[in-house]
Amino acid sequence: MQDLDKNDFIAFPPNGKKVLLEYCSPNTNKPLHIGHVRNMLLGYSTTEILKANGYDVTTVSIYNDRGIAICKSMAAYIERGNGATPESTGIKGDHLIGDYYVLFGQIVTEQLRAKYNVPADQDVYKTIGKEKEVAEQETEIFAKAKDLLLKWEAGDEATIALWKKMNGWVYAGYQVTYDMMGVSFDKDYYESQTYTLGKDIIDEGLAKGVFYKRPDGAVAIDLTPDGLDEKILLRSDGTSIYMTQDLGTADVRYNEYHMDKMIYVVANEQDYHFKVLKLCLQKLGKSWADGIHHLSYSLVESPTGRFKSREGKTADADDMIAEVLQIAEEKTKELGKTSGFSAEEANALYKTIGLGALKYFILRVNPYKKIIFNPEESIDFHGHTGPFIQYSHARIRSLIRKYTGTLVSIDTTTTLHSTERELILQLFEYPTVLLAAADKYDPAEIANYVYNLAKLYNKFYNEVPILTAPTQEEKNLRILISKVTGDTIKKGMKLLGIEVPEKM
RNA sequence: GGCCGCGUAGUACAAUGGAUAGUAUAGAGGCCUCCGAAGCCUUUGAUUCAGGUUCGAUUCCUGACGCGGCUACCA
Repeated sequence: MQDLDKNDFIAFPPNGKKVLLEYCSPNTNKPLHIGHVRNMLLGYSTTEILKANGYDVTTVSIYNDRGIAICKSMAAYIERGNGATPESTGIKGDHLIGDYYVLFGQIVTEQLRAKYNVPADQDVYKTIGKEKEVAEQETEIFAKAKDLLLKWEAGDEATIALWKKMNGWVYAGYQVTYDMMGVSFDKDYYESQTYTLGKDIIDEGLAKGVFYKRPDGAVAIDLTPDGLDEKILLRSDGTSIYMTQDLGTADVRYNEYHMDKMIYVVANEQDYHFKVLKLCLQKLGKSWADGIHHLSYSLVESPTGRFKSREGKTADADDMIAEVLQIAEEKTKELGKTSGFSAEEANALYKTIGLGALKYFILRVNPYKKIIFNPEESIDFHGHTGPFIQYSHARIRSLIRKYTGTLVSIDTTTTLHSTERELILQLFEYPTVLLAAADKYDPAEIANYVYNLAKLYNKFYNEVPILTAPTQEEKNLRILISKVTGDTIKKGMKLLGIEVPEKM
């Protein structure tokens, strides 16, 4: 009991181990969507959890800023953009570029309709009997995109300038979303700078006999002994593919950071890719490859299945955030909770509560489980939610503000109320949970612990008088328990990237 | 076809080789002239199916079914 006020445990001491953690890593031809939200939350929270466990964590993101996708947006922009900018249109940069990516698809359809004389009420691809990916290559607009790609690769000045300008808009747009989500990266990588990496690794693999050159000239590795297939690592024309880049980038990062662990937060669609990546590096004799961990997570789906980008609104990160903030504002006003708040304070509170609801909703689920997100029903403020925990914290703070005595630990022999005892035991579990969360790379461990703690405290609060406790000793002890509970909720939620208000 | 993941109340999430499988929400009922009712209390309701291992399986194994993903010289 005397140890309770010494329970100021926040984190384990530094363990001298370095971690490189990559997350988010969007393609710059469209805005962030709900999948990036889960990615960012997992990446951010895992980082905080590892830091609290004593790791030295460096976060990185890699932007897939080149290739045919961005060239499609550029082609559509040249065709129909009329010099539009985020400033002239009032559209957030990443959305603007995304709009042109969508427009590209529309132009493809238009051109195919014209070419094959397909009436507007018929599905073009069905009518002509070709897959979209195949048919689009017949169009003029696609030829223009392809031409842009070649010009970009040749270093054509005008093309590079446009590419830089458009990507710049995208980054500015992303930054707004990052700030809202509270994430940042220690270092940014760009595919345009790393896509030629990996050739050295290929040579090394060939020299060591781990990789082999096929008759057609492509370099491959045979992973059938490991239960996988033959995997191409370099194209027959000698250019690199995704895997080549990732091998090269991993090697470069190791030489730069000498990290003990390299964590990739990437959706489970790429389980196979990362299995191959790790195996290749291990077979090359890179001992550090053992430290590679793919933090795989399942997709977020709508009630009717996978969110498709063309379904639009519901899958967009910015729209989703705006929506929860809106709901938080309505709900808070409805409850009349903001009397005495300035406009800024009230807005800050809506943001805290709205984001708390959204972040908690996603982080409370194990990463490997898919999440069904129903925009209409999923964001709740009662029960097993972020706002419930935030409310519990605010009520504790309110209680403590009312207490005028000093907080001293008492060598008490008072018999404890059963819930009181249970609560104290829960509080001492925090380090164990923190350890487990890092061990499993699972923020849900923290999320569920904090919820259970808040729930238990609320039970205690209802069952046991605190400020009105019969004796000074009991009052003192219960305030102390309340304070430690509030602090533990606060630090736990901080690991999830969720703020807890003093009042709400 | 092959491989990987998942399958727990109407819905959304927990948990465990063991004893009454927890919680939320939705439904029913109760608690503000005592510390904040975004709260608390009571109550209804679930381990996809079939085998196997085991004294004991919701958990481990095999198969079926369902959902999702991967199976590119795309990223």
